Amino acid sequence: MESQYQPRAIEPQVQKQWADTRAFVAPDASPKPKYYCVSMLPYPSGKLHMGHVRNYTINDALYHFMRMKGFNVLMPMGWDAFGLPAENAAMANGVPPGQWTRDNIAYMKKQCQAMGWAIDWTRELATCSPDYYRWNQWFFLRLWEKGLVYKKTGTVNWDPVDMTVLANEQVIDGRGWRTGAVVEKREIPMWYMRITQYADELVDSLDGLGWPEQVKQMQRNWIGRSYGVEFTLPYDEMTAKRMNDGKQGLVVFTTRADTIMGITFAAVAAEHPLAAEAAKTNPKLAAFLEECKLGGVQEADLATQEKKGLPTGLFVTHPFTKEKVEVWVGNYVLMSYGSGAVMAVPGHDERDFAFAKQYGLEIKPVIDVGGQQYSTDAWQPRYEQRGVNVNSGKYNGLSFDAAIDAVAKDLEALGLGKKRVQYRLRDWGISRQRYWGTPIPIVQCARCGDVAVPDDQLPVVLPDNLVPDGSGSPLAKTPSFFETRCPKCHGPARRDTDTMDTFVDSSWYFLRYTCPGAPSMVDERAQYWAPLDMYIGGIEHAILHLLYARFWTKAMRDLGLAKIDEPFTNLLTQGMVLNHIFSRRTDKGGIEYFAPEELDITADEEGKVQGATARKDGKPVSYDGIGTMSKSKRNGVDPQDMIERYGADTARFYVMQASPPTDTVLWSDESVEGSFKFLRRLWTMVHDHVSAGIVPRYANGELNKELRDLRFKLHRTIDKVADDYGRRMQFNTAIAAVREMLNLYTDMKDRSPVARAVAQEVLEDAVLLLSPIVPHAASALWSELRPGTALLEQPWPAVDASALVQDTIALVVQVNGKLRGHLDVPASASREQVEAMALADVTVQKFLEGKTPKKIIVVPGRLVNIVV
RNA sequence: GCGAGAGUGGCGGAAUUGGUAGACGCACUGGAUUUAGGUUCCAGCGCCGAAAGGCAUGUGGGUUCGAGUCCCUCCUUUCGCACCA
Repeated sequence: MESQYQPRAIEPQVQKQWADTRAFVAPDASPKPKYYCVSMLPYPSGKLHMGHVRNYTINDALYHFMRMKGFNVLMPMGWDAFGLPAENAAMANGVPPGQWTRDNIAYMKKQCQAMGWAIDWTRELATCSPDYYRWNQWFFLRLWEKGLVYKKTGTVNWDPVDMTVLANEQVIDGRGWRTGAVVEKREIPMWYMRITQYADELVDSLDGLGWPEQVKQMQRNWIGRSYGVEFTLPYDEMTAKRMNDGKQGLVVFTTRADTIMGITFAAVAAEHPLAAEAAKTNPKLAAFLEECKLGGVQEADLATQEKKGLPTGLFVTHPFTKEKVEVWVGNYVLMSYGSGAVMAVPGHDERDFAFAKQYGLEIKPVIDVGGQQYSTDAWQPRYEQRGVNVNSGKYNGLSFDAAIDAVAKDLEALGLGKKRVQYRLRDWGISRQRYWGTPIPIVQCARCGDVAVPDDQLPVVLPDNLVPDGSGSPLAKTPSFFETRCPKCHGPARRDTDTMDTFVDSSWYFLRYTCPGAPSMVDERAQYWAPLDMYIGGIEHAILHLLYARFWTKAMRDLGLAKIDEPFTNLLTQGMVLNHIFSRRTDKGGIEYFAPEELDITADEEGKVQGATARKDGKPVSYDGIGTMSKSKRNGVDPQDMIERYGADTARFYVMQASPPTDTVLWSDESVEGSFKFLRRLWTMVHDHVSAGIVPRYANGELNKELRDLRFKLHRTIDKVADDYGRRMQFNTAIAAVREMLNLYTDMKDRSPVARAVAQEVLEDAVLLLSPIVPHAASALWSELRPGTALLEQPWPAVDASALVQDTIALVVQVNGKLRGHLDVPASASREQVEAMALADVTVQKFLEGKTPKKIIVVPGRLVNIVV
């Protein structure tokens, strides 16, 4: 056996052995129970980053653990290969996105292999391959047939200089990131998927999932199912004439119909038809509507902007009092939620209150606010609480539920409204005016309208050799792509040049892994592996990706393609890996990010970053704080250096011992060395033992206390590590437990034959316990401890119950809740005996100061607390 | 702005069900080994205090025999907000 730990020699050798034996190729049938664990597929941005290392190492550790526990385990891998960065790289370097993407995949695949992850590469897929995205197109058409896909207009960010649609990420403070031009909102036709049709099921089936509670809560809130009343505020005579829209009035939805008597005005979004009508005769309002068009469409921006509004001069009438209520345009009303119009009750809604104060509108309290005086001077949170109606005519004295019931009944009698369920969730707009994505399989014919591309003409292949120039999609400028004939009338027609949102690609790839090469979307192999037993990925995907994938799976089920209701039985949301972010405004008003290694960074005495200068020009760069490692912000850390200096096992060990997987971590490369030292120490321990000759592991025989304690610790540790890996998924504490146990082992003085047998047992089991995290080193060490056997064939070590039997238990003694002493009591001691022993303790006596105990609390196996 | 998290030594973190706060490491300090650097080994390491002991888990309050853990307040910070993936 080598006396030195040499990962660079061991790792390629072990990896070759795995490849030669096809060790990680999972059969599609087995007498063993299946365990399907998947990590969210990476975007091939160029290199792996630490987030990937964390993600796939967690998955890999679970793979090995479950395999040792007797499961048929599958861990696949693929590439989320469509998307914006490839187009940006193409523009920057003049290389077509296809070439750039394939090169990145090749490089990153090598890195994955160097990390030694137990990936079944026979199932690898890339979403930019026609074999994959043809099924996006095929399924899109099936959904269209079922009415689950439809077309309507949607609002996008428009850069008036580049004449192109911008992604939200490309809008910085309301301006285009390349041009610095003020962005405008623009309405364009887009395809939508009817996810709202599944809203109820998407909420209700969350309950049965093994997901973190906060993720389920986020999804519930996102879907935002609320029960309320939808009703019409009838137009007054003049407004009815002006609107002439076939409707009788302004439709609004409220969850607080109990406050209906407090309506003092109504508000509509700037994009609402009523606002447009009013603007025709009101230049000031028209100018305001133009102003509202400026800026991007991001909700965070809309919600934080200053609340502004203007009266429209149009009126509706209160459904009960028939009083005239003026309609205002408010920039805080969202066209995309509900009907784009709200009743305003400033007395009991904080936003309406602020708006009313700003514009001097009436505030009319109609709910008793806890018996206290209502003051319109300043908003109080209690104004929003449910209570008993006052100042509300016939509804006075009713409380929340009764008031809503009464109001809904009266509205219904008038034919103006009724109770309704409302969702915050909106349908999923999937059209993107971009090049690098799945072409939408629709032909636009002047005569026949939108016509589906027939199935036998799928896939509509995306040309992969175009280079975009930043001014719109190159597909729309490539006649050889868009010129076609109508499948129906065979006249000249034009293909839809939009592509699909990349969330489409990631909504079902985990099912395609199971059946590579299938001549259909999925086949019976998917029924064997689905659903996923564990899905692992970043917390940033808690809502959108996970919700879309759940919807897609349910749609596949309803089309007979899947037999599951939910794709992800269990979910592990890994925390983000963070790093410092540095940027600078460009001359044009755009933004340029800098990688930390390109900068000289200054810090204060506490080590807090203050600022930085760029090495390339010596000019200052601003510090933007801490944030997720990302390609676009250029603050990622490449694990390659670590792999080359210390080996993959050290990198794996380091990320797993650093923190629990669900925590965010701020990157620091200072303690990597310690991980390497530990592996070297482990190697030396095994080497020292093996050089003296291996022996059969301890089976039976008399042991002294030192050896009994060591075996006790070992078998406790086996239990704990299994619990940490399998249930808690907290790998840092598993590693700490093994280190503790090995610290006890290295303190062992005994060198007798029976001690050597115990040493053999300890080392074998320690190697097995660590093998999910450091499989290369563990493989090499195992073949030294058990020549002729392979680590991958070993089951999880068994716990010897007899090693866990203890004669005495250590208890803590407290006086008035403060720690005052320790006590060793026989395991069989009764409560009374324990109390007596505690009272007899010398230090305890001292703190009792002769007083009589009022109460003695005994927590079996833990502590005694004496209260005086 | 709204939704969901997080905050414990110089640093990463542990404390799993309300029961010994700081496990296990990193860094640091002292010592041994070494020609030297590195390695390895031993010891120390929350704060105050000579000690006894006291104080301490972002802030301020509360519940409890007992609170890092539960409740309320405020502060800081991360993630998401529908076209980054």
